[in-house]
Amino acid sequence: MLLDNLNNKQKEAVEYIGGPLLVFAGAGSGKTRVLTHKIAYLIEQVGLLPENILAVTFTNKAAQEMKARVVDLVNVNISGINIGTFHSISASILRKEIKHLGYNNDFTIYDQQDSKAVVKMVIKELNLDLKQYDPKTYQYKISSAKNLLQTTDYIEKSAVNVNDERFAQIYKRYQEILKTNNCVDFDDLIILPIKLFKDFPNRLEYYQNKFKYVLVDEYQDTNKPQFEFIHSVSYKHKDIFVVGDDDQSIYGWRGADISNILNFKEAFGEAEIIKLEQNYRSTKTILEAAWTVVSKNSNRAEKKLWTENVSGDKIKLISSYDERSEAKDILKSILEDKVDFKDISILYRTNSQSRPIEDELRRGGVPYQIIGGVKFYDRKEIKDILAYAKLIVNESDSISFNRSINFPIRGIGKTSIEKINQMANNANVSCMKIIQDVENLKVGLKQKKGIKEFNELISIYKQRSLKENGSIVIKDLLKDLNLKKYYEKQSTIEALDRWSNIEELITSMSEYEDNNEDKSLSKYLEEVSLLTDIDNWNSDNNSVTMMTIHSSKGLEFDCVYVCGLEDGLFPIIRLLEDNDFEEERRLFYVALTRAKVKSILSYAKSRRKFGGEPVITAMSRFVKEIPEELLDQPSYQIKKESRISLKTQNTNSNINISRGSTVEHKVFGRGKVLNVEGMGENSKITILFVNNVTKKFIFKYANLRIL
DNA sequence: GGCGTTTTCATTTGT
DNA sequence: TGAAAACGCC
Repeated sequence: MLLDNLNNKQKEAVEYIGGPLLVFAGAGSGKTRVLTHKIAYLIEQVGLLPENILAVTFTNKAAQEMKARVVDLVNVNISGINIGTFHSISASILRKEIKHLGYNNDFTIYDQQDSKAVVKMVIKELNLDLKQYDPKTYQYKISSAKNLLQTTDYIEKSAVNVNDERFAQIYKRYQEILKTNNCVDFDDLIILPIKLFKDFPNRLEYYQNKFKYVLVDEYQDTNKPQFEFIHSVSYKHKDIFVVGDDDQSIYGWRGADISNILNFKEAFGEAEIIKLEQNYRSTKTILEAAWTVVSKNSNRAEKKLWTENVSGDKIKLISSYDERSEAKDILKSILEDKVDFKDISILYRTNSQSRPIEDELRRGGVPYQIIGGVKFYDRKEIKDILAYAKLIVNESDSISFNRSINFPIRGIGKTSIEKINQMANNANVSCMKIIQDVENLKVGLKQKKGIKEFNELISIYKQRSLKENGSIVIKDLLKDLNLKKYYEKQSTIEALDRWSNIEELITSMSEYEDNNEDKSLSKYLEEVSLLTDIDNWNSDNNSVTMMTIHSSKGLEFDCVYVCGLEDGLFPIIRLLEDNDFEEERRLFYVALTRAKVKSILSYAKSRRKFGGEPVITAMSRFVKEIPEELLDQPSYQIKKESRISLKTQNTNSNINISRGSTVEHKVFGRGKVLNVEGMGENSKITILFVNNVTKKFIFKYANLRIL
């Protein structure tokens, strides 16, 4: 194996064996190269078997890529290697071990929506007011507690007031229901293995022996349970290698603990630390800008990236009138630059920013892909089908029961469902169990019939799923449910769209079966619940890639647009809360360092939230932190500047218009104002014209003459 | 009781 | 803008 194409530091990191090793790997410093070479080195030089290596990455895509690159480097079959995300590795451990913890091997995984539904159920069950006890807040509280490894008992004991006690009660009941439902949430996936290791030392020993060498990517984003997990399996042999960059720690809100990386030495003892500071990705200009910004943070390990790359272009700064024109300006810039679409990425702070940009790109004929936002598997129609699949695999799953019992409509409404749930909760059994005894349910005759049919349907498909491929079973189920007709009957574009999404789901199921050993429905569901949008990203398509900055971590593009750089949006500012600007700044650092050649920043001077009234915004403080000499304003912007100020001047004059005023419009002629919503130039005006046509305008665009 | 329609309300980031 | 709650009709 060749280590020749590694620099000295990288080589050192690969060859260091026998004890904990922390590598600070700055953006673009060849981190993945080190990781893959290290794994290859362990196999070829040290003689470790692939199955004795555990490598944890951030996304499934990164895992696949890493595996592929190791395959290229070594001459042995590495199919037994354990490469995956924390969640997927843990899920496969639990699939084998969870019976020790009192769950059944066919457990299913609850996503956020599902677990929110459980929280809501608990709050209702405890007779608490849903307005006062917001399910989302409590879901968040439960997740935070779990991320701090605080058990229900701990919360209960440490409660100091009624509120804490309530929370303990909710948390406890939530966990109980999950167990009854034979389900785990995302946090449980990591926490339950830790519990297993604690309560069953021989299981811990087994995994300590199995995972003889442990590698962790993106170590700065690990949270307490994740730390505990890798610490447990590795502290005996101490053969652990972690790579990370504290400057790129952007998941604090999810419990990621930056001190995991900053205190690595304390946690593992005698650790070797290597810093990779040569950057192979970006131009000098981009690196300089990124460094100036991130060095404003106080809580960071001192380091500075350098590069042999050229200085390159200045960073382009686009300022636009509002989010629409920001999108237009981005489109214009993309067309002007003549960079291949596939080498362009547009990054933003929040998913909702994608819409206007999407609209413009579509109009401009620029192909694009969006990562994130409403995920395919989160769509209502997909969740409806997956609920059936989950229920077939795991009949205890009451949330999936609730989703499917009246879809498509079987005449079993809210009241009946509530009754079933109540009985299930009282007896601490699943809803499916309750409906086995239909006759004793206090529901109407029509409802009983529907429930009976549903019960039979599930049990038939349960039987079939034990023998047949999931895709075939679900395909037949769809036929039984007559879903195609159901959507076609609605004959709206949306409904037809939904049906084609369902068809796509079936395709994905059979594709999965073609490519995987374990073809069970349960394994498919596990895979799907842990899939992120980025895992399906096709980087070969010649299209612009749009995503949040969070999703972009680890990726690189020739040309990167970072948009919506306004104070309040990026950095995001929540009123009445502690705002962690350091994390936001790191996020900006991540955004900047995605670019190899061109970096373009943009902001809008006003922005509408949820399509309402525009709010005046100010340029992000982060842009101001970039040295001015590294920034450049595009030429066409200067002309536009004057246009904007003109427009602003014109419309800032008092608008003397109200209900009942008579106005004249160039096209529609005279009319009477029926309604005025909002104030000033952005107010929406409803006008009834002389020809009896009613129209709604935004004042500043309507060009009205007030008579 | 069920079901379609209207109103409300809330939007960071994601495994 | 979009989902979930509230409302009101069958």
